[in-house]
Amino acid sequence: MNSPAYSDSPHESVNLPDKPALEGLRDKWDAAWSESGVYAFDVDTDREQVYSIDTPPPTASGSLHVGHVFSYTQTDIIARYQRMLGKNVFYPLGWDDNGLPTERRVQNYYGVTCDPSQAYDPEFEPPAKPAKNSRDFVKVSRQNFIELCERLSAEDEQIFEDLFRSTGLSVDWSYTYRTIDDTSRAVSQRAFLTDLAGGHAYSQDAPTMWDVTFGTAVAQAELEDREKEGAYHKVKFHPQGSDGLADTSAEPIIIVTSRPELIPAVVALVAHPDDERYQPYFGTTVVSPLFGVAVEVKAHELAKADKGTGIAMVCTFGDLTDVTWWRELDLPTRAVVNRAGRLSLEVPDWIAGSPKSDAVANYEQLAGKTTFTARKDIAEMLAASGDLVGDIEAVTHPVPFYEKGDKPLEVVTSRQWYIRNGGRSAELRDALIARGREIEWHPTFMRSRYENWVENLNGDWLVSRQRYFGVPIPLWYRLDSEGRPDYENPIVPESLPVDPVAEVPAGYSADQRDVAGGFTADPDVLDTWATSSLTPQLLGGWSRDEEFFSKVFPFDLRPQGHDIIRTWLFSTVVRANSLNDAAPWKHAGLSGWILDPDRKKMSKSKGNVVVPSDILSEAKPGFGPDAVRYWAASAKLGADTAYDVTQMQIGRRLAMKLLNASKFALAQGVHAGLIGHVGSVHHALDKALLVKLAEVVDSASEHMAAYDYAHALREVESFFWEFTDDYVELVKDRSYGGAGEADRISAHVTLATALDVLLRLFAPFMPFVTEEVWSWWRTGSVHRSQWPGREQIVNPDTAVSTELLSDVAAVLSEIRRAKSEAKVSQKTPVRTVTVQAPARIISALESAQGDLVAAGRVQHLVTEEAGEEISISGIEFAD
RNA sequence: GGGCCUAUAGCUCAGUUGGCUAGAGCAUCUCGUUUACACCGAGAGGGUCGGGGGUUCGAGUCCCUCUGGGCCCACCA
Repeated sequence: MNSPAYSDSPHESVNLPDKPALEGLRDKWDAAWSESGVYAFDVDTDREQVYSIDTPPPTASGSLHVGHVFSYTQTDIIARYQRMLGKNVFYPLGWDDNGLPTERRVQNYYGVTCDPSQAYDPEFEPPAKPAKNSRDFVKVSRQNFIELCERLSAEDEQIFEDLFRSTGLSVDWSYTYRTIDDTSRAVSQRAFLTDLAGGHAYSQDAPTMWDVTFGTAVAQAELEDREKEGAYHKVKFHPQGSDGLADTSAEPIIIVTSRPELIPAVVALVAHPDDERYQPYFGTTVVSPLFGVAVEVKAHELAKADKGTGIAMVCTFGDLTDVTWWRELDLPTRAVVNRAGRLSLEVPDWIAGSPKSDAVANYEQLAGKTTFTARKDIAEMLAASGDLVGDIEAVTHPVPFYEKGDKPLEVVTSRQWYIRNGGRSAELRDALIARGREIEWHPTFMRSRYENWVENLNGDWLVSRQRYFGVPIPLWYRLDSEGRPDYENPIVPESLPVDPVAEVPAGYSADQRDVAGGFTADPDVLDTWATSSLTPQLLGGWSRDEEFFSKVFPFDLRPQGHDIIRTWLFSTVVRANSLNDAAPWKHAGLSGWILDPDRKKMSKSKGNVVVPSDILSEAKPGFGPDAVRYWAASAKLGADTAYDVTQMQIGRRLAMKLLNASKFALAQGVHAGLIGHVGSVHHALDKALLVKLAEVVDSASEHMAAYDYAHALREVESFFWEFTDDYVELVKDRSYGGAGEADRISAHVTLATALDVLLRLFAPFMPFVTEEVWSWWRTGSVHRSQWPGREQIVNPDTAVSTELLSDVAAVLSEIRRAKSEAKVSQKTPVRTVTVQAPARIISALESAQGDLVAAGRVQHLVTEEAGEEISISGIEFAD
């Protein structure tokens, strides 16, 4: 097992620059790597050899900021480490251009707007000068819009790719996709149809959260609460008299509402079954103020006795609790708010039929108004009619919004498509939690966020959107003789992708569209997450190349931000569960956010975004890619991290030091032929260094394997500085040959071995500078070299303590301090000095005394057994 | 209101299953430069580990509690 001793000295080729520099390394090596294909995935492989990464597709229409560089670098470090372990790394990158940000950007850039009713024009060219006002935008077909999107995002994507390349991402750029391209749309539609066939997707006419600005239904995952001003109105509901009208002589029930404009939509009053105040009223009928509509007083567990007056007005629909009451108490539907967020113009039947004589007139005062205006108006009407009790109380309360919207959501009833996600099935919920437990989470506590979300779902995933741009729902519906669609038996397309609004189903002709006895297209598109949730299937060739898919799926790693666990991560698990009956990945790595120095999340809207191209520049005031990567690598997964240029300065210094220390070692005559000839390492100090290095390799390997690259980097870096500041200083004289040939070779083999191992340890973190140094004396790429192991560094029987290294360094440090305190140069010769230390240290020091006196320029060293620690005394400097 | 994370030097962070006098870098101060490195080197000062209580021979580490910071979710009567 012993490595052979090094005997002869064939000087292998070493080419050193006169003055090493960081400038130019980035472009030089990016070009070289492209040329040589070091990061190419080898398709001739099997699953065991592969390490596959389900990368997040960036939205190319946005602008890159340091957050991208930060999180993508962390993934790249893992990719590079796995590659050096010998894995065939599948590391592709796609682009997300299927969503509102892209839609808006394409509209404004070209001055067009998508109108699916327009015919496709293959010759279409956008206006040379886009219109300023969106009303003047040119209407184009969905296909034309998609083509413009692809055209614009191709330009954006090139900018992104260049930036990712200059960050040093080891992506195989030959595997890529866009979420709006033909393949992605086909996969998204096929997955939807597969889920439909498997019973995982269904449509339903039901109340949903609705954004009035965008005119679309939205899913639970897209909601966010915002604090808004509101007002509590106390309103009387009188019991119904024998004439059907309000019995104003009887004591009214008083409800509290912040949405009095929904009184026309009231369907019941609800109190808690145990609430003694309202128990006498349960089952009785009251009538609404102004409209005289009769509703029953009901009991339900969800009503809270301590909220308001303890009794709530149920409307169709004020909020999701109303939906629950409506469903569970089997209440009628009396919707008055339309999809534009206004009270419907037509007087509703139940008000038209009210026995109250002014009911219709009262409603007509509100018809067509927005909910905001109607709220103010009805408050005045209630006050005038005497149905308002006391003052209106201003409050601030959370109101649900679509995360991209700027008006509160309404609840409206509409037909929508859903994918089952456990929101309505405890069994599926448990299955999805079990999937989550098949995944290793980094950091582990992130799993609880996932489980927390799954456990609190309140409905299935609403995937249909009433938008124009996106992946169309690939279905048509048969129309019966009266033109009513048959939603239960949709017509499925024969080939994908399909745009059912533009194409005609098999067996029908175009003139049968939207006529009785013919067919109609589903007009909606899929939620962007319905496509994003398929990144493993998109990347892996699911349904197109099953053999390839089997080589990369389930993926080894999903890297992503922790803020989209509920959306991207969860939806991907849902799809892999239904489509592939598997967890989509083995590991989930959640990266943190970049915070600005004030610890706020960096975002474009706050204007605190740092442009990454500036800091990636190698010329000052930039830091270069290796330095920026060093900063990103110093943060562990999941840790929100302050944007910190001092970390980049340190990274730059480290990169520089790697160049200079390597140049120094190689300039001594150290060369590749010496590496690993540890049988020639006989000097105790050299052995101690290599033993320490082996320990660092063990520890770094362990941490890298556990996805704790930050910990590994700290240890490697710390050893490296010890190596340059102490070891290299100590062996300089011996390396020049000052102690004879055998000692010189021992030092050179140690230097060669340590340098080789250090370059490989640093390679995932600082790919440019390590490759540069590698090229001076080695062949091939450091990024295809093997991750180091201790067997290349020390013989198994080497029994040397690393203490010698630290003891010698401690003595050297004492001498340096004495020189510092005496305010003399470190090069000042020491005429004499006495070292006091315990006996075991004294005897150990003797084995490295030659190096010590050379490094300290000590002419006469006296040792003395004394004390428990190392100290020096009687130091005298030469003149 | 529920869940999760977090609090260590002026700053950014380490501190593995409890175990020597709590570490690193930056910043500050002092000294040093012709021979790998001024995009540099050597050295010094600086912390009652958020507060309180408990377990233990021993707590930055475990338990309880309070406080500050952050994230996710719920909350329209």
